Amino acid sequence: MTISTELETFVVHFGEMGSRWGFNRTVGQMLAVIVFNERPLNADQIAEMLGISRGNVSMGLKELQSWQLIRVHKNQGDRKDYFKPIGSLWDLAIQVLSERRKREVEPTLSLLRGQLMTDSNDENQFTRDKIKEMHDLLELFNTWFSDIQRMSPESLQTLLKLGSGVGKILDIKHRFSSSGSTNTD
Amino acid sequence: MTISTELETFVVHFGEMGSRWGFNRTVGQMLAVIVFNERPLNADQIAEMLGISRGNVSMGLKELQSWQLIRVHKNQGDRKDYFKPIGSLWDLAIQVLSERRKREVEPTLSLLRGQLMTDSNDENQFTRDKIKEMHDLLELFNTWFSDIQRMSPESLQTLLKLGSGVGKILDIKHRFSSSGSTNTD
DNA sequence: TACAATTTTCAGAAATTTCTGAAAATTGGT
DNA sequence: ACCAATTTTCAGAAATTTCTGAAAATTGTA
Repeated sequence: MTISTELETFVVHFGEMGSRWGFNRTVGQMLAVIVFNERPLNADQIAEMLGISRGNVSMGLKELQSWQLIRVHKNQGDRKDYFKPIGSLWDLAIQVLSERRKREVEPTLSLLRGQLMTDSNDENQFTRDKIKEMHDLLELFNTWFSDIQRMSPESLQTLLKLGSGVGKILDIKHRFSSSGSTNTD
Repeated sequence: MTISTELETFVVHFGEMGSRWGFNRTVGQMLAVIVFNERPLNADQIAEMLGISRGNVSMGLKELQSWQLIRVHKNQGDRKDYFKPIGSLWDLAIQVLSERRKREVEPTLSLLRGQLMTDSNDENQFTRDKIKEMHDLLELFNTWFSDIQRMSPESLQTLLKLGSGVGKILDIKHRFSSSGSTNTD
């Protein structure tokens, strides 16, 4: 099992990207070979394709599974585990975003909440205000995302294509219902 | 110039966050102290507050400036450079996203474009299709973001608060103009 | 131009992250 | 229960990233 030369450049690049998304280079490359191969791959194949140790592959697969990006696929009469993506590229993208929200935004939010709870006068008003501002911003993003995530891929895609066009639509909406059907706190 | 104990936990945490956004722990902490201080800070103050070397601060400030997150502020009769955020937390958030798009999404897109240009038969159809799919997905996100970025903070905030509510609005809109103003390829 | 204040640079040191590979654990079949 | 196939673990090694601090460069003033 070898990688085509052209795919190789891409896999390497994908690895760099992966490191921006919260996992390391090699794990990113592992995800790439799994996604860009029609058939599920086993650990030995991945190790060979990327030229890395078996142990490293095992750890990487664990990580990708904890991110819920890949799943095991069993082949009849073969004890080996084969791995394939949990879904389409779209599904994977949503999954990465969602997992990052859980792992990064949530902890920050709880910290900020805690910070705001203490009524100490240790820090000055400016800092407290900023912390509140930061909290509100993250909270806004957070609920927006978990909200948006529940939409069907089709609606979401329409929305993306519309871009800033939604602005105009919102105007139309205003003309019809100025009663607060959407909570503007 | 010292950090209040409560702020300290937060600055440390902010540092961790920073490392997820594309710069390292220390640079993240530097951004935090600059943002959460009412008055602009100079390099020595930052070095002292975070207990790091002067050289390190100099490099970090350079990086934050290259991200366009902070700017120099000159005090009358003082040769030192003081630093302050370019704008509100909202501005900073947009700026980080925008910079990451430029630094990460753009290069990936050009790579994918190049990949699709070559009409070699080196790789199989499945892989080519996936590359196309990935390209389209990134392109969609890319244009959406640069589009959305041009909206006023107020409209954007309204949009975020609306969440998946836009879905309903889109339905209303459909009832009025079913002519294809949004290309659904 | 000369000088002191300030900032930047960068080679080597330190810290952190990632990887290997052999041993241990697990799994499925008989 | 036993065995062979397969996967996981993890201590130490290797690779990478970050940091220091002293020297070099730059800047503003007189």
